[in-house]
Amino acid sequence: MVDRNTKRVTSADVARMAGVSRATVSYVLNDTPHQTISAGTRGRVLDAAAALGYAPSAAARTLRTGRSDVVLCLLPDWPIGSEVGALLTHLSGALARRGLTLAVHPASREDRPISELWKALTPAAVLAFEDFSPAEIAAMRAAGIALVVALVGPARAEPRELHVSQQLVGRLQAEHLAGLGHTMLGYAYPDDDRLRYFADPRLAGTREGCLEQGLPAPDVRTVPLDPATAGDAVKAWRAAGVTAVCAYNDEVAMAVLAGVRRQGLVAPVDLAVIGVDDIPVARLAEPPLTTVTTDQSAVAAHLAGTVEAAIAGRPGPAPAPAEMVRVVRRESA
Amino acid sequence: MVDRNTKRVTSADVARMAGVSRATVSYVLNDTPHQTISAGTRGRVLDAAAALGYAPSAAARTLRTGRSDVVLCLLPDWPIGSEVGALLTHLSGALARRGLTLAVHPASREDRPISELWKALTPAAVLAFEDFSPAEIAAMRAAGIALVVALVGPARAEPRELHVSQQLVGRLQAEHLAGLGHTMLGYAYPDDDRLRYFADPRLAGTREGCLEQGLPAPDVRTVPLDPATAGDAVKAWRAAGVTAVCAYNDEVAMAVLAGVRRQGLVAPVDLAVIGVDDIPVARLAEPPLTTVTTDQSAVAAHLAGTVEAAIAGRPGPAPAPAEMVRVVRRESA
DNA sequence: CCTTGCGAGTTAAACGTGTAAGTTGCGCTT
DNA sequence: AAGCGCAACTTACACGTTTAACTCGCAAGG
Repeated sequence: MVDRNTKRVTSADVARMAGVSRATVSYVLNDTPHQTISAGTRGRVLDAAAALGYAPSAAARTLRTGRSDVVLCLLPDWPIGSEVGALLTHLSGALARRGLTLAVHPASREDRPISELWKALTPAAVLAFEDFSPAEIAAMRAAGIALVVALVGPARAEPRELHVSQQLVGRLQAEHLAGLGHTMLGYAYPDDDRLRYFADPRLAGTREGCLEQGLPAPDVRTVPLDPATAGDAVKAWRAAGVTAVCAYNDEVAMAVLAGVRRQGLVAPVDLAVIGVDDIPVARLAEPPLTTVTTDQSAVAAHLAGTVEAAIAGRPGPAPAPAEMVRVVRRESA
Repeated sequence: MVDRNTKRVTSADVARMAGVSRATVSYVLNDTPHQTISAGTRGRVLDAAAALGYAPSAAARTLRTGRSDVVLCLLPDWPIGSEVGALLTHLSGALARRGLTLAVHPASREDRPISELWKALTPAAVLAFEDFSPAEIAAMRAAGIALVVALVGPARAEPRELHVSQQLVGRLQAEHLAGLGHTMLGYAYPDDDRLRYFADPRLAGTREGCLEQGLPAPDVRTVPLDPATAGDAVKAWRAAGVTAVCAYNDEVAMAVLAGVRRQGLVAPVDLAVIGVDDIPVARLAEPPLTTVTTDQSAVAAHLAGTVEAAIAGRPGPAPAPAEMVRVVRRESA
């Protein structure tokens, strides 16, 4: 099945072709500091490498240096939307520009323990959405992994990479609705328990926003992705005097909109709704959904910068600027 | 930054603790065929490995064997939805059960050439959505990669892994609508050119379905994710006598629904619509969207089986059963 | 004239595995 | 009792890199 007669082209082949030693090839290709190589030799090596289509073996390099250029990103086993997909795409590009390779591993319940994964891959950094135990973090650092980042996490712990932007998102929702004259807000919390790591900071942001605008705390209700149940929530909100709700994300927002229709009401006059994410179908909702969008490419760039700095042992870049997130105004609020 | 004084635990450590040679450790841990190890020794080695928390270095293993247990999945740079996310999650689990590790790499325009990726990682198999050039496929096989699979591709080439199910999806849409008494169908084709690798087989399936049911070929129109433009398409379909449309996916279907509302019409009486994917918001559409869903876990299992067989040099499993895809009936058709 | 320094390389030792090719000791045949 | 086969191991090399340490000429400084 596998063609084994064609050998891999190694640095020795390049060395032979260029008429130098393997070490020289290595020095040229990595342009190692404090090594003096004549322009002629350098050119010959480069030419030979190109001619042979040489690509160094990551395995050998990793084995030797003890550190690979792979950045491992652990996805949670809860449903991820297309925004995460977009983030990963941008992140992959941003890391590639820094000579790093992104490997995404979608977790699954039947998976082997993650420790086996990072012990095996010896990645340069590990990004995860969920938390690790302190023991596990210690073990990973001991194994030479430069950066271990939990992007979001329980509120009690120290702030995480994405915490700030999540809170900002929630605050922006509240500010937008307050700006429209609403004085009593609701919050549509997702039904899936595993989403609380994302939902809690967003809700906290909305709470803060209400406080700042001098509004009462939002009326929080869990809204499953089901028109009938969402209708009940809408009814309860109306009874409580709520005139506008911030939803955890666009899907929940669309559930609220479905609930509004189910109750024979119409958004935004009976109830205004604002989502998060600006998923493709947001503009196709009835009515088109006002939402908060995040510039994933900026988030990815910042994240990549953090990773690169941590690997190099430098301090991370300045906190991400607030302009990454903004309101997309449509008709639902 | 990095804790370097704690060394990695190697098979030599295990050997020392168990009082045997490194080779024995290797034989026990991989239970190599045709090697006879006494139960006592085997137990001591296993205990020592567990006690030390030993995990073999993937780098060293890959370097030695020339083949890793990583299955590389190359994502296209066009927008992927959450169904692909679900597929990957299931695939990760299915591969893990077979001792394989899934590494997903989201492509991006600014990425390094993919050849650098597979040359570096030496994966056991490469899965991709898009096509490779014949030269590239040859190069990869030569590099010892057992399986190179393009999941979908242009219709002219030989059928791909996912081709069949894609066609089946399209056919099922047509069958469902015909079963409801519709005799003149439309097809809502996506606006993004890069999606044609997925869209063409689906459309082909719908065409086939129409043929089988004795209906004229579907009236194909491109529908962007925009209510106004979608409204124009709806108008044109109605003028042509179309009473029901198959959409490329749920997002396009929701655009069609938005177009229907925009024209002051109501689905399904003026125009019936059926989508594909059963995304979470499908049931929140106005009206709730009838759609075709695929059992991603079954697809993943089949894919994993194919990969495993190819790596072992065995012939692949039987073609995926048709029961993987079915209609979810709601109100839009 | 002998040292010193430096440019331009080379040599050789790791890194942690897998595995082919030995090496024992021991029970069985003949 | 010599020989044989086999269970149960061990020895030793190879995989492709990186990198510390070394070499070798040649120009400059005292």
